[in-house]
Amino acid sequence: MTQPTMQQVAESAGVSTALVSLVMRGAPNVSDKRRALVLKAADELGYRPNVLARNLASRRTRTLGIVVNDLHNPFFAEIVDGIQTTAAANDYRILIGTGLHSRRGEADAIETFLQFRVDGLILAGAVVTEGEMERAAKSAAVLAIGRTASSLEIDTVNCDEFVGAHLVIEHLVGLGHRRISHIDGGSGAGAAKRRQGYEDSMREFGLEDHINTASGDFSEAGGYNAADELLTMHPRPTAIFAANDLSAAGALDRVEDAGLEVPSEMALVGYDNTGLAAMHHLSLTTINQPRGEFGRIATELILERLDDGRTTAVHHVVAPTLVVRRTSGPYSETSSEREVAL
Amino acid sequence: MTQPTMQQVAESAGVSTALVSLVMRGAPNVSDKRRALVLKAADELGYRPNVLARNLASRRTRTLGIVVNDLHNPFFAEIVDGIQTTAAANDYRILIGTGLHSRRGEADAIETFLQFRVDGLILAGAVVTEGEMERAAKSAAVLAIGRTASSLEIDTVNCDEFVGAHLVIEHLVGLGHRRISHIDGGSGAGAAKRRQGYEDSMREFGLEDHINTASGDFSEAGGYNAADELLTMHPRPTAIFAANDLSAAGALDRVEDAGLEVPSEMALVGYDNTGLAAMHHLSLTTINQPRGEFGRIATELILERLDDGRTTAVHHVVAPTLVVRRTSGPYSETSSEREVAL
DNA sequence: AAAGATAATTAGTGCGCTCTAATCCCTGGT
DNA sequence: ACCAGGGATTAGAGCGCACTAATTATCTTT
Repeated sequence: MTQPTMQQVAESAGVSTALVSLVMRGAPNVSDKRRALVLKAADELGYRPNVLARNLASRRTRTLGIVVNDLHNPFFAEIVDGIQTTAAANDYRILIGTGLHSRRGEADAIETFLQFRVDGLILAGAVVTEGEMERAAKSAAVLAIGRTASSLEIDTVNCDEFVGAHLVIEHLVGLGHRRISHIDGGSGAGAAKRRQGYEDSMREFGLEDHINTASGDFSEAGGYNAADELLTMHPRPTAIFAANDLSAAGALDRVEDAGLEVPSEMALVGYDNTGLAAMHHLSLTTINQPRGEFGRIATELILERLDDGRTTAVHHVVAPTLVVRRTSGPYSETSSEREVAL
Repeated sequence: MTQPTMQQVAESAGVSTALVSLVMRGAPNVSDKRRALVLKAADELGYRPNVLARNLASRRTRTLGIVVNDLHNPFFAEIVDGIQTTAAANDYRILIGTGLHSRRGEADAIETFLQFRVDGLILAGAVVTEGEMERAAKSAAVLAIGRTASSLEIDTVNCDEFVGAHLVIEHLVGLGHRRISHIDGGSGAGAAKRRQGYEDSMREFGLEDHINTASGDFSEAGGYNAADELLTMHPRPTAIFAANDLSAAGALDRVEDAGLEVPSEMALVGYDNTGLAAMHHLSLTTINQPRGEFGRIATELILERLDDGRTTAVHHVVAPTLVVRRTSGPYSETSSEREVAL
């Protein structure tokens, strides 16, 4: 298990350890002859640079730590993809950590990364306090995805939830709908903004009288129950805008249980464009957030701090887009007339 | 950005660096007075141990590297949960890496971990060659989940796919089904074994004449197309066993498109018990693999090598269980009689 | 109260590497 | 043939910590 060191490579190649170091780092001023010599020796010995020692000495790790709120949410997987691709292109490596869904666990994950002396830290959907983030920012470049930060040391990347909600309402209004209800996401990430965006947009289209929100919690069951509540209204809404895809799926279940046709008798729009929404079986109209972009932009921003020495905070906001699928369609006069069994 | 070192803590507390080191490691023979003194100084300075230096000196990182095949697959998230919980209980930390779906990327992720000198490496669904794994095993304890390995240096944890397939067939036969077709997973992980298990079990129940497989690829579209093919048979099968949940969902789509009632006219069983299957909307009967258990067992096994000095390989096989939901039901005489539009 | 035993503390070395400054060697101009 | 100039190479000093062996403080025992 004991690994060969630079020293051994140097001896084997008949050069100094300093030269081996230069070769390993791809330094320019090394003769081709020696370079080949060293590389050959390293290869034969199965030499592998010791990052720990390397970075102890250089005080840089060229490593980014990614703290992911929830590994179960494919949402984050795509963000990580974007980060990884961009990081690799810039010769950085990434390490991923997660906090087992707790604020405490997340803080531990951050601590682990800081102990490993990562150069940068990207927090994707993190729930730690801003104080924690600022503390971390003393030791590494910190960027948060999906939340705001007021510190000068912390960059952020966010999606414009207002625009997203507006796209939904605009779409539904364009289809002729007026009684558009919302199933919100409770205290979940972005839920408040989506709800606000819903209300603002309704007013913008002169539909303030039809603003109506049932409370959900981003879960399937929450969506089901919320839809249940909405169906008892007289007249009932002709369209439902759910705060995320999962609750939209739950709502869809309830609506279909009631015997209503989707979208002719009830239009339904979700949010996030998860794999769920794309499934043929559901085919949910929803809002897409450019997740890979999140990762790419986040990485570029953090590298600006690391490599270009930027010291001011940047808050990047990207625009979401509407993805129209089969659960949204034109309003028909009779759609809310028919009595159904509840 | 420059961080306090042990030296500074020692000076501030008026003790030697060696004492600080002992306190930081929680060594026993330190007086309470000094311990408190050091802890206080460390806290005030915001001291954070440098893992790089620590492990350069001790040649241990107490860190496990987890290489995950596909971050998008929630399957792995639960494995990671199990690993993390068990690791934390044993005072190990974990780092996660992924290979961007390529064999090359995976090898890179392994290399990164080895350069960071992780003590152990857990490969979850890895697709790297066994040669790569053996190479890694020279530098760290290696364990593979979901694949076999012949090297003495590599432990494995697997689910018994034969048992899983058998549970499905037993369940369907118990419901009275005889014409049970299979949608396979092509070259995906475990696909071959599930197919073999299907065939073996069918023979066991004397149904060798009804063995019939349509080829899929673990995708929704693959399942849809495979079901399309199965529906053209005369007489058509009364039950379909899909090699994973996603293709089962695709198949379900096709079956419903054809106007068949599920489960009364066509039973459908998936595999993996993903979140998809649990959705109310789908409610798919499927095979559950104890994913958290995978992680727990894997971690325990690797810690045996690390802390107890085990040097022989252990291959652990765990049993899957059947989860009955709404897509499977009793065979009815007339179920395959009705002509449907294809 | 002295001596021996035990507990607490520290000096000092080395882990494997990077980096600065110094040295070496080769080239070309005169 | 000599020296300047510049590219190639190396010696040597840390980076922040753990660990062994040695030292000092504290406690027993008689």
